Amino acid sequence: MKLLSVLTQYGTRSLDRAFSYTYSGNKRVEERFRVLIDFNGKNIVGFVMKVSDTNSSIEELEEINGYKIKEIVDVIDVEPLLNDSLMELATEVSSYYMAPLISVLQAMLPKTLSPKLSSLKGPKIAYEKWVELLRNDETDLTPKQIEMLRLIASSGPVLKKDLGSPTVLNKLIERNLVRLVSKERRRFQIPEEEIEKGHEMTVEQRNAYDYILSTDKKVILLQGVTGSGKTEVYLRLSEKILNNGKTVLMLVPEINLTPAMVEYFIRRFGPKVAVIHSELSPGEKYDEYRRIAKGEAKIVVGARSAVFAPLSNIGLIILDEEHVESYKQENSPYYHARNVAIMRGEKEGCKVILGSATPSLETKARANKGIYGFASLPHRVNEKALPNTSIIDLRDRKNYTKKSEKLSRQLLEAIKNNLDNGEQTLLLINRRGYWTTIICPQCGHIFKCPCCGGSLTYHKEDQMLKCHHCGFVDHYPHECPECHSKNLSRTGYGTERIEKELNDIFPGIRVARLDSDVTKVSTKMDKVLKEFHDGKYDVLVGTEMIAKGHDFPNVTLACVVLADIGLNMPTFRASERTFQLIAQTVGRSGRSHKTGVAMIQTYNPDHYSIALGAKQDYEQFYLREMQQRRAAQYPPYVYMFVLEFSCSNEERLVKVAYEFKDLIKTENFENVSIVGPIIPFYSLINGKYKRVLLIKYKKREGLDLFVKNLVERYNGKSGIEISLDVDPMDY
DNA sequence: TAGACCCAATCC
DNA sequence: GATTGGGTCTAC
Repeated sequence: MKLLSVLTQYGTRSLDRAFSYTYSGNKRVEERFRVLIDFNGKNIVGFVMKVSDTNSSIEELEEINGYKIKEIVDVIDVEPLLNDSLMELATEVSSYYMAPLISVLQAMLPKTLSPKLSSLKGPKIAYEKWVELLRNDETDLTPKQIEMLRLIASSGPVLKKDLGSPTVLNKLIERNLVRLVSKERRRFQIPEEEIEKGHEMTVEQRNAYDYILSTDKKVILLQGVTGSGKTEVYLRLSEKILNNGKTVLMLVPEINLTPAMVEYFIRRFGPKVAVIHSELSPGEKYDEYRRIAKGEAKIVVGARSAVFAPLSNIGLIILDEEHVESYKQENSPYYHARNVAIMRGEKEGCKVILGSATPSLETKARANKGIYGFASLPHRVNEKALPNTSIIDLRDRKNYTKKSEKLSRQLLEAIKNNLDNGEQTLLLINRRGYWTTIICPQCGHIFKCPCCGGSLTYHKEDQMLKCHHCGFVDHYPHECPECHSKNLSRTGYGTERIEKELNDIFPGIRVARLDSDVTKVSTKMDKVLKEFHDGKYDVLVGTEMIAKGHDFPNVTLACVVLADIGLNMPTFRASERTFQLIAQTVGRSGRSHKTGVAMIQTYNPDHYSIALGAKQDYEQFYLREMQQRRAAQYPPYVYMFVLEFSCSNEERLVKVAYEFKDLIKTENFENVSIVGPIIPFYSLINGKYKRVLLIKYKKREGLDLFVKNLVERYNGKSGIEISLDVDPMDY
C-alpha cells in the first residue's frame, strides 16, 4: 500500500499543508500527479507531494498519526505535471510571495492541467489518425492501391482523412504494408511566414550584443530608445543561444499589444517557436504546453504566465518592456514575471535580459548600482531625430479656439495640416467613454457605482453607464434618483467624446477609435490597426494600447490629449507612469522618413514627469523621481508588503487593522515602518469595507515570517479576510 | 420554539 | 473552499 502526501485544490492559507491518503490500486502514482480525493465529504482534486510505501495497516497509521486516513478516489494523471526545476521554482515563488503553494501551481499550469476540479471537464487531448508506411511492396496490388501506397511512400506519414477511400486503405493495412498511428493533434497552428534572415547589426547593436554575451552579470538591463532596434539584438542573441543547443524564453507584456514581436520571432525561427497567447482556447494552450514540454519548441514567446513555460535547458530569458505593469499578477499569488524570470534564470544558470526604453526605477537603480549589467542603444536605427515636441498649457485661454474646449488651437492646426498633407495622426486619451462624471446640479447627487463606489462613465456606443473598476453596468438615467431633476450635469471626457469632437470639427475626417471597449471583439483590434496602418483612417484615437509597440510609418503627429489623468492616480508610481506614457507616445511619431511632431496637452506643464517626458529625458527623470521616492520612502528605497483587510463590519475591521499594526510594532523590527490603516480609494466593494496597512522595510528576514504567521492567524477570524501582496505596484 | 443567521472549527 | 454544529437572535 502507498501512503500519499497530498495538497488540496483549495488555495487558502489555512489549508496550505499536505494531507495523508492511501492508495492500494495498481495505477502509477508519483509525486506531482493529480489525484481525486474525498476531502471532508466532497470529491475534489489533490496534488501529490510525496509517495511512500508502507507495510502498516490503515488502523496502525491512524493510531500513530492521531487522525483518520482515507483512500484516494482515483489517480488522474499518467505522468508528473512538472519537472524538478519547475517544482523548485514553484516552491521559491510560493515562499517569496508568501502564497499557498497550490495557488502558485494553479497559476503555473494551463487550465486543463491545473490541480482543480474544473480542469477535469476541460478538453482532452485531441487525437488524429495518421497512416505510416511499413513495407513498400507493390506486388499483387490493384492500381488504386498502388497509387495510395506510392503517395504514402513518397510523402511520409499522411493524415487518414486526406487519403480518401477507406476500403483501399483497409486492404493496405490488411497486407501489413501500412499501419494506423494515433497522434496528438495540435489545434493551434503557427501562421506560416517566410523565414527571414537577420539584418546587419549597427555598431550600437553589435556592442550591446557582445557585452551581453561576454559580461559575467546574470541580469542585464538593455536600455534602448524607441526605434533603436532592441528586437534585432533579441533575435541575434536567441539565434546564438539556439545554435549552442539551448532554448530561449521570450516574455512580452501582452501578446495582443505586441503582435510585431511575435511575428519577428516566427519569421526568424519558424516552427521552433511556441506562442502562448491569451486568445488560445484551453485545448490549444494545452497543445502548446505539451509541445514545449516535449522539447519540440525551442523558443517560447508569451506574456506573464509564460515565465512558467516548461522549457528545459534554457539558455536565455528575455523580458521586453520590463517596466510594464501587466507583468504583475493582480490576484494571488501576486507574482511579478520580472522577478520570477530572475529567479528562474538563477536556477537555470542563464542570463536574463530586461529591455526597455523607460526602465522601471527598481531596475534602473540596480543597474546603476552594478547589481545588474547595463547595455544601451541610445540612438534610433535610422538615425531619425526624435519628434519635435511641444507642451501645450491648457490653463492658458490663448491656446483655445471657439471650436473646442478639449483640443487646443495648436493641436487642431496640426491635425488640419496633417489632413491636408495626407499624413496620419495619433491621439492618446487614457480614459474610455463619453462623459466620465455625471452629477445632479440640483441636489448634488453624484452617480456612483453601487458595488464599489467608483465613478460611473457614460458610454455613447451602447448608451450605458459603466463602472470601469468592477464592471457594473446600468441604464443611462434620465433623471436624478433623489430629486428627480431632469437637468443632469455631464462632464469629463474619454476616447468616445474626442472621436465625436473630431468628427464635428473636421467633417469628412476618417477617425478610428481603439480602446478596450472596441477590442472586446477579439478580431477588431487587428482589423483597426491594420486599416490604420494601410491609410484607411486619418486619425487614430485611443487609450494606452495605441502607444505600445506599433510601427505606423505615416504617423507624423502624436498627441497626449490630457497628460494629467495619470498624475492624479493614488499611487506612488503616478509620475513614473505619466513619464512612460508621454515618452512612449512621443516615440510613435515620425518613425520613417518624415520627421514627426508631438504635442502634450496639460494643466501641469511644469510637472517634471511631463516636461521631461516631452523631452524624452529619461536620465533626468530618473534622478528627479529617485529624490521623490527617497523623500517619501517608496521603492526602490524600501521594499513593501501591502495587507488588505476586508470585512462587512467596518468597526471590527478598523479594530483588527490597528491591532495588527500594534503587534508588528511591538516586535521592534529594524528599519520597518507601517503606514495606516489607510482607507483605500475603493473602500467599499460589494458590501465589504476595506482597510490597508503598508509595511515598508529594508531587511526582510524575520519580518516576513512574522507577518505571514500573523496573517495566517487572523485570516478568516471574525469575518475578516486579509490579502498579502509582496512588492505591490500601487500605494 | 423553529428557523434564520453568524461564527469558529474541521477536513487526512 | 465547503460543510458542520453550536450559539444567539427573532418573529409569532
